[in-house]
Amino acid sequence: MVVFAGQGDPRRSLTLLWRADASPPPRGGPGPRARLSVDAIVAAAVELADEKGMAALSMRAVGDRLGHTAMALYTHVPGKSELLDLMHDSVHAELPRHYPESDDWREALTTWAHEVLEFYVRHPWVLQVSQARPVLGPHEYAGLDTLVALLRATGLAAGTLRRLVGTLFPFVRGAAQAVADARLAAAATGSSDEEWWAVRSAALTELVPDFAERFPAVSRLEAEGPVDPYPGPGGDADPVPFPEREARETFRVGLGVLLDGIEAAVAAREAG
Amino acid sequence: MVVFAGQGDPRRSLTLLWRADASPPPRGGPGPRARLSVDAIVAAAVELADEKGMAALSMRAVGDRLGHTAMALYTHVPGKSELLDLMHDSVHAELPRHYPESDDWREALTTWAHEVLEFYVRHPWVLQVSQARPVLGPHEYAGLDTLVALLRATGLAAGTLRRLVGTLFPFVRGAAQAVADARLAAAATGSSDEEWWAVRSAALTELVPDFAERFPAVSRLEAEGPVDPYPGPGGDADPVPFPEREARETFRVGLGVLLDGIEAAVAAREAG
DNA sequence: CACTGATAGTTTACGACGTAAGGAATCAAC
DNA sequence: GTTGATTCCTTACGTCGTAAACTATCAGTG
Repeated sequence: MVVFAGQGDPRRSLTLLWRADASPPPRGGPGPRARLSVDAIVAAAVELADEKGMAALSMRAVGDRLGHTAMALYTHVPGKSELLDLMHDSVHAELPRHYPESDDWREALTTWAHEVLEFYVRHPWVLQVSQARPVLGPHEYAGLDTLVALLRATGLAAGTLRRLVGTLFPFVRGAAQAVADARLAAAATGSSDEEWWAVRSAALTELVPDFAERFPAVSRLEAEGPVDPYPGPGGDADPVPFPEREARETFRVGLGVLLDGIEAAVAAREAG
Repeated sequence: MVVFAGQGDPRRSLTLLWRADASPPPRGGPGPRARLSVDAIVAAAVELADEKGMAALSMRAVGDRLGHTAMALYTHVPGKSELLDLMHDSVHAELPRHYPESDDWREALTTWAHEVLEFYVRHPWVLQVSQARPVLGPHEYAGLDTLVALLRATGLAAGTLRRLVGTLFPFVRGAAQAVADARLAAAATGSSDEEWWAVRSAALTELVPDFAERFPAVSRLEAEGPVDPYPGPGGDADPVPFPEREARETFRVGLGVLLDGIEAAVAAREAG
C-alpha cells in the first residue's frame, strides 16, 4: 500500500514541518507537563517503520512504543498523514549535503547517487510514501539543493537541470526499490532466494511448457547467463545474496548510462 | 499504501495467473451455476481501481460492483493479494507487443517508452503494487519479452541487456508516477495547480523567510524559469496543465539522456 | 490557600477493512 | 426423489484511523 500524506490543513502541516529544528517550545502554561513531544513521536514512528516496515506502522503501535495510547499522539500530531509527512522529512536529514570540491561533476554525482541509494535502503518505507502533492519539508529541500548544486557543475541550462533532477531522483528511487525488494524477497517466507525461485520455476515449467516459444527473447537472455559486467569498479567477493547483488549492479550500469548521456549533452552544448 | 501481492500459495496463484486465457472451464458439475467468474471479478476490480484508485479497492466494493457480497469473491479467488496479482497481470496485456521492423533501435525504444508511459498513466494503481516477489504472469512476461527483443537490436551483451531492462522499466515507471501525481494533485481538493501552490508558497515564504539563503541552488533554479526545452519533437500548444506537461517533458529529456548513454555504450562496443 | 480553566492523556465507540466459519440455496448425477 | 457438491450469504472477529467525552494535572488568580 502506498500511504498518502499531507491531506490535512496545509498551514498546520507546514508549521509542524518547518518548526525551528531546535525549538520544542518548553512553554510552561497551565495543564500537566507533556510527557510526549512531536520529535519523540516522529522518532518512534521512524524506528518502527525501519524495523517492521510500513505495514506495521499504526497509531496504536507508535503509541505503544512510547508507553502511551494511540489517542495520545493526536494531541501533538493532527493525524497519521501528517505524522507520515514528518517522518518523511525527518529521515531526509540523512541525505548528503556536501558541495562539490572538485570540478569532476561525474564523480560527484556518482558518489551522491550511491549515498542516496544507501539512504533509501536504510529506510525503504520512504519509497512507499506517495509523492503526490510533495511534502515540502526543510530536509527534503536541502537534499534537493545538494543535487541541484552538483548538477550546476555540468554547465547545462536551467531547464535541462530541472529535468535532470526529475530524472536522477526517481532513478535512484527505482534502484533502491529493487534492492529493497530483493531483500524483502530473501527475508519473506524464510525461504532462500534459490528455494523461492525453485518452487516458482518448477511450477512454471509445468504449467507453461511452451515458455520458450512464447517468450523467445526472455528465454534467450536467461540462457546466456549473467556475464559481461559493465565497466566499473571491480567488485570483491562479497556475501551479498544474488538478487541484491544483481539489483546493485543494475544500479551501477544504469547510473553509468545516465551519466554518459549527460556527458553527451554537455559535449553537445560545449560544441554547439 | 503499497499493496503487497502474492503472499499465498504459489501454486494456486500461478495456476490462476496462467490459466489458459480462453479456458474459463464451463464445467457442468453439481451445484448452482456460477454467476461470477474470475475474469468478471478481475475486470470489475480493474475498473474500480482505474476509476477510484487503489485506496477504494476493497473486497466489498468489488463485490458491490458485481451485485454480490464481498465473501462471494472468495469462491473464485483465494484472497485480496491474489486478486491484485491477477489484476496486475491482466492489465499488462495492454503493453506493446510488436517487434522491431526497422533497424533503428533508438526510434523503436522511444516509441516503446511512450506507449508504456501511457499504459501506466491509464492504470496508475499498477505503480502501487509492490514489485517484491514478482508476480510472473503471462502478460508481464510478454511485455518484458518485447523490451528485450527491442534491446537486442543494439547488439550489446546479454549481461548489459539485462541491466538495461532493469533500468528502462523503472525509469518509465518513475516518469509515469510523476505524471500520475501531477494529475492527482490537480484533482485533489478541487483546487487548481496555481491555487494549491499559492497557498503553500505563501505559507512557506512566511514561515521560512530565509529560504533563499538556506537553499541557494534551488532558489537560483526557480528564478531562472522553465526555459530551454530539450531538443525533441516540437510540441503544439495543448491544454495539459503545467505540472503534467513538465512531468512529460522530464520524461522526454530523461529518455533522451538514457538513449544517448546507450548509444555511447553501443559505440564503445563497436569501437573496442 | 482554594479555585479556575487550559492542557495531556485515557476510555469508549464508530464505521471501515480482510476474511474465517457456518448455513442456505441450487442443481447434476444417481 | 434423494444425495452431495458447489455457490453465495450471514454473521462474527480482530484490525485500522479517529471522533467524542472523560479524567487527571498543573499555572495563575483570588
